[in-house]
Amino acid sequence: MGRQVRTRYAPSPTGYVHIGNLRTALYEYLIARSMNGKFILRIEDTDQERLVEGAVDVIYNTLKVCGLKHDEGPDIGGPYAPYVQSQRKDAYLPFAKELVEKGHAYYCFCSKDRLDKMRSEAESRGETYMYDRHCLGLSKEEVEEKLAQNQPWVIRQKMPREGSTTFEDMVYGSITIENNMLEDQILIKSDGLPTYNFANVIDDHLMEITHVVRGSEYLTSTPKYNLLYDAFGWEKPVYVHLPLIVKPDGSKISKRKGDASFEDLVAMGFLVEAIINYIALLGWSPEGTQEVFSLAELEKAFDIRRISKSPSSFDMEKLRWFNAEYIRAMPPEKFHSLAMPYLEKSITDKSIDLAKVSKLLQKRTELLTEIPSKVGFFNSLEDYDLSIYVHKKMKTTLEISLESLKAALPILENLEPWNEESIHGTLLSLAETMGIKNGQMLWPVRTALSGWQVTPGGAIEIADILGKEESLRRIRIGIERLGRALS
RNA sequence: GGCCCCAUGGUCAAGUGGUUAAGACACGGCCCUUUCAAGGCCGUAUCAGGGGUUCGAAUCCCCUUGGGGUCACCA
Repeated sequence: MGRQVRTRYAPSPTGYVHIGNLRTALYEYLIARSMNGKFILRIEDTDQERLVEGAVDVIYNTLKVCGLKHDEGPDIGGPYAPYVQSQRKDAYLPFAKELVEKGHAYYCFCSKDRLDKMRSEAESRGETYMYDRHCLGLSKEEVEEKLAQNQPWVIRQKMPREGSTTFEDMVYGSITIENNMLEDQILIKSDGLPTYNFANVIDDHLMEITHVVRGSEYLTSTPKYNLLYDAFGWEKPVYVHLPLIVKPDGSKISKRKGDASFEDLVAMGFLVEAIINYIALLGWSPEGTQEVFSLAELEKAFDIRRISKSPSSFDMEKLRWFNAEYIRAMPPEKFHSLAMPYLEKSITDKSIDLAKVSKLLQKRTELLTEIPSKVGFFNSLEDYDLSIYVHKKMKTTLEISLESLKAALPILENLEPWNEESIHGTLLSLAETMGIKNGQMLWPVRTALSGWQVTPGGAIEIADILGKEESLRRIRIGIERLGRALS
């Protein structure tokens, strides 16, 4: 020990950030920060067939908006540059050759056709396919000859046939795998680039990564990597395998099945802070009962020992709650600026004071994207069913509603100035002098003003925002319609 | 199928041999109240099953069941 902690986030550029990958990045960041270490970004793009244009920018942007600042990476450089595997491609082959020299790896000239055929044959017999080591027995001369003939080749790792390999994982404990389960995996592909299985070991060593943090799907292949470390005589990193995040039905989250990626969630109206907070708690729990954490607080509280082993399911409802928590907790001005784009689009009437609408909305908004559906009545009064004037708990009927509106109209016509306070005062004292409950006055007024059964804000706030003229107009419409219905 | 891992309410989960088995989301009720929210209070609901070990198991061991992962010139 004593080495400075170094973690790395090593995504392959696919064009979007999977929610599980983001959590891995978050934990890597938190482990580094909580242990006073460095957080490194490395791009794993050794699969040339899966390259996606602009995908690296998506990764930079995600880390940036999430506040997961890396200490070293392709964009900012660092002492172990370059940080893109395709730019390090020449570094891997010498290591593979070293392994061949030492007898831990060998050249293989088997064609893809041969391999595919053997695989499908094995499958048809219901057996698990494993490379048959056809090329293991090649003599040095034979290898030289084939190489000289420019025959396509790969380099495979030679696995021990007997015994077992055990390693310690910080979250899963001791894991043992029988060596005869390990295939002679390919280290260098025929295009000359390393596979992930090889590159991650070389790079993690070269970059002095101390803690390898990744999803639990790598658990069973970790012994292969340790065998590589041993073959080189290198110090092995600490392993931290993370439980999977699954869907409510228990299946794996996948972009191909239309499951939300990080950017999808943002587009749905979720705040980055809420997403981070929520996924931090999927698979990790703090010591106390605190649930709302800023990134800075997570950096202090995070502890590898409190990562859980069992997979957890992604619960959109809980995420919504976190989102609402963050919305409610923010300063009104901040909420207003976030709500503005949605308000401007949905409220076309320029005389409406959008700041006042925001004030009404803040405690009632879980997702920014649901704002438009809540404010349409401000634009114009649509036709509404008169039955909404009748409310059992408010003790209103069509008759009472008509009476209340008729009584309120002249008083409001003469009201100066027109603001929340003055409207509040007159309407409530009117209810009192009429000997009716507040609700019997306010429910009909709110109904007439909005034409909606449910609105953000009550009669007083809505009247204030609509303004005197429009409010009176809507009340007159209510009186007219109720009057006709009752005659 | 072989191998590996996992298993506390519907969900996230605390718990590490002795607890009335926390807390949160969701759900239900009540209060507050000008609708709806927000807020406050209360409530329903969990140790997968079976064997052991022990004076005593959610906690330790074994088996069963269930779920997941992995078996590529993907990462």
